[in-house]
Amino acid sequence: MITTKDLARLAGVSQSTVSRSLNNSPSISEKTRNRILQIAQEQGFEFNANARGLSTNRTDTIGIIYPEDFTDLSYHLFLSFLHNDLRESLERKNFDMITSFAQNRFSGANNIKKLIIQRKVDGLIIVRSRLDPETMTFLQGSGIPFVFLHYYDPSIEQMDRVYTDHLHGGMIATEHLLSLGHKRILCITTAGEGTEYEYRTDGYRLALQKYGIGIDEKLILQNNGSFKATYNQFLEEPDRIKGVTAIFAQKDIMALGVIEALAQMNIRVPKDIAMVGYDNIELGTYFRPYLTTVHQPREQITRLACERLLELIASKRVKRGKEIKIRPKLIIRESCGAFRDDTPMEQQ
Amino acid sequence: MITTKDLARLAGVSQSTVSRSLNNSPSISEKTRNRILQIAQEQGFEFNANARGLSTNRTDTIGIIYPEDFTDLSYHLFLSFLHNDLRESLERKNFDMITSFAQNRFSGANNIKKLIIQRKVDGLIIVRSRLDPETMTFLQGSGIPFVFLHYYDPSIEQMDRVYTDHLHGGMIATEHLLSLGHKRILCITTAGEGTEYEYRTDGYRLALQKYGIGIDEKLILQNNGSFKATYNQFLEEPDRIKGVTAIFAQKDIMALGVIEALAQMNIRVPKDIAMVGYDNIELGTYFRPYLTTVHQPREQITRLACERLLELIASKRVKRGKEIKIRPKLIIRESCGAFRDDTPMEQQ
DNA sequence: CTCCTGAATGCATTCGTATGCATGCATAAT
DNA sequence: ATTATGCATGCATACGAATGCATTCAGGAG
Repeated sequence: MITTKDLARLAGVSQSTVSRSLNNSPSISEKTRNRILQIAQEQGFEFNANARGLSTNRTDTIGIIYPEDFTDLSYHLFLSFLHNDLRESLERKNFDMITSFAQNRFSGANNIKKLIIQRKVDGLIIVRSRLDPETMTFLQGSGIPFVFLHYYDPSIEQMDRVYTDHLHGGMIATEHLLSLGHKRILCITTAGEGTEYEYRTDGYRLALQKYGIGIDEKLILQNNGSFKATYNQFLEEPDRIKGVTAIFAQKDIMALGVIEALAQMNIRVPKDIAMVGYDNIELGTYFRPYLTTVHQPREQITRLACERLLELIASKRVKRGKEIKIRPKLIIRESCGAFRDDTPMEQQ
Repeated sequence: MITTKDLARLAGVSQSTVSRSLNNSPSISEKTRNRILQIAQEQGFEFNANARGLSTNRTDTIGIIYPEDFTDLSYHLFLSFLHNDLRESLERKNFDMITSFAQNRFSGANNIKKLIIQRKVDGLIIVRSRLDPETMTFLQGSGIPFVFLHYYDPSIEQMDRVYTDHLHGGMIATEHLLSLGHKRILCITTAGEGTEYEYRTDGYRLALQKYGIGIDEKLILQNNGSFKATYNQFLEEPDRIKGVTAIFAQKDIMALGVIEALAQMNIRVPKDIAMVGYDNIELGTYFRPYLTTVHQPREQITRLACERLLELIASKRVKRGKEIKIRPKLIIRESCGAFRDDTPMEQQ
C-alpha cells in the first residue's frame, strides 16, 4: 500500500509537502502540487481513512439510523427507496454511509454512541425513530450534527428535522372526500409504529370540523397497519361500514386491504364506497381501481435532510434546530370516484 | 474523549497494560485486568476505531455492495429484506456495515477499491452484481475476503459464492405444471438485470425435455420484468396465450401482472389458466388467487454468506472459492389449481 | 545466599496523515 | 549592498492503540 511518505520519496520532497499538495493547501506552489498529484495518480495513491480520521477527527462518513420495526412490506419498500435517495445525495458529496440501528439487537449496545465515539462519523441521519432520553441527551451533548428524517414529535422541537406535514395530509385526503359529498367517512389508522398516524387522524378530524360534521369516534378504526390485518378486520366485522360511503385509509397498503375485503363482500369501489389512501406507493397503480392517495415527497425530503446535515457539518456556526416541514399532495386517481385519471405516477 | 492513556493514568499503570487488558491478552494478571475493565466501564471508555484500524489494519467493518439497477418494486423489497438479514448476521458478531455500490454514480470512482484501500474493510459481500474485469482482478489481488451473494456466473467459478439453484427452481415450477397435465406452458422471463433468469429458463426447458415435450420458442416471452410491462404485454398481444393452459412467470410481480391482465380479459386463474410464480413475495398472498410460487430461502442464503465471510476473515488459511448453492422450494397455493392451501407464508 | 525462571508490566516504536512552527530562499525595498 | 518581506518547504510532533522487546520482581532450585 502506497503512502504519502512513498510519494514524498518519489517526488524528492517532504511528507508534509505531499500532504499539503493532496489537500490543496494554498501554501504550495502550483508546480509542486501538480507534480505531486501527477505522481499520486501514477502510483494509484489512496488515503488511509483510518490515519486521516485519527488525525483530523473527520471521517467523511454519515451514520444512518434506521427504525427497528421492520414489520411489513410497506416499511421495507419505504426504507429501500429511502436508502437509494440517501445514496444519491451523499455519494454526490463523497460521503460514505454506515447503516445501523439505534441499538444492537444482541449485545444491547447503543449504536448511536458507538458511531459517534468509536467510528467518529461526521453526522447522523435518524430515520423515523424516537430515541430514548439517554441517547437524546448524549446526542445533544456530543455536538455532532444530526437530522431527524421523516419524524417529528414535540420532544425534538429544538432539533433539526425534515418531515411531511401529516396533519395537512390527513386533512386534504378527508376534505377531498367531503367535497365529493361524503358525510360518513371511516378513518383507518394504526399505532405503535410512530406518531405520524396521530397527525393524519388529527387532519381527518380537522377536516370534518371544517365542514361542520361531528366526529363519531366509532368511525376511527385501528389495527397493526398491515394489509392482512386490515383485510381481516373488514371481513370479520362487516357492520363497521354500515352507513359509510367513504373511507380514508392512512396507508396505501391498508387501503388495498380494504378494497380487497370489500371486493369479497361484493362492495364496489368507488361506486359503493369511495377510498383515499396515503403514501402513493407504486402498488396503488397496479390494480383497479387505481388508488387516490396522498403523495409523500420522499425523495425531496431526503434530499433536504442531507443538504441540511451537510450544511451543519460544513460549519459549526450554523444555528441548529431548523424545522423543514413539507406539505404532501393529493393524487386523484380512480378509487375516490372523482374522476378517472391515468396520468403516470410521479416519483413513487 | 477518554483514551487508553487516560485509563492508564487513572489505574496507575502503563498504556500498554491497559491496551492488553482491554484486549484480553493472556499476559495480564487477572487482578489488573479486572481493575482496568472496571475503570474503563466507569469512565465509559470506547475505543477509537480509527486509531485501532490504523494500528491493526482491521476495522470490524464489512462492505456491502448493492446492485445498481434499483429498478422496480420487487428489487426494493428484495434488497430491504436482505439488508435486514445482513444486519441480523453481522450485528451478532459486532461488525458494522458500510453500504455502497460498485461505482460512485457521480465521480465514477470505484467504490470497491475505495472500501478496500481507504476504508480497510475486513471483507465484502457483493450482492447480485457482476463486476467489471478490472475490479475483479483488483479484488482477487487484494487478498481481502469476499463473497458473492445471490449471484453466479461462470466467471466467478473460483470465488466464494452463495446463491439459489435457479435452474432447479425453474425446473420444479415447470414440472409442477406438467404434473398437473399441462402441455403448453408459457414462460415469462426478463433479461438485462442479471443472469438468474437464464437459469430459470434453462430449468423450464429441462423440465419440458424430461416430460418429452418439444420446446416452442414462441412460448418464451420476455420483458423488463415489471408488473406494468407484463400487464401491458398481455393486454396488447392477447393471442400470445392461444392454446396456453399454464404460465410460469419468473418473478411473482410478473405473475401478478399476468393475473391482472387475464382478469381484464375475463380469463380466470387457475380455472382457465394455471399460474406459477417465483420469489415468494408477501404480495402473492394478498390477492386471490394466492400465488403458487418458488420460495427463495433468502434469509438462509444471507446467513450462510455472512458465516462464510466471517470464516474467511477469521483465518487466512481457509481455502477460498467455496460454492454454496441452495435449492429453492415450491410453495403450492391456489394459482396453479392443484389445490387450495391457506398455510401462512413461511418466511417471506 | 545466589542464581535462574517465568510471569507481569513498562518502554519505545509503529501505523499514515495533518499541521504549527521554523527555516530557507528569492524578490523587492531601501 | 543590505535588509525586510513573503512565499514555499521541511522538521517535528500529535492523533490513539497495538506490540516487540526490555525490565522487574517473586518464588523456587541449587
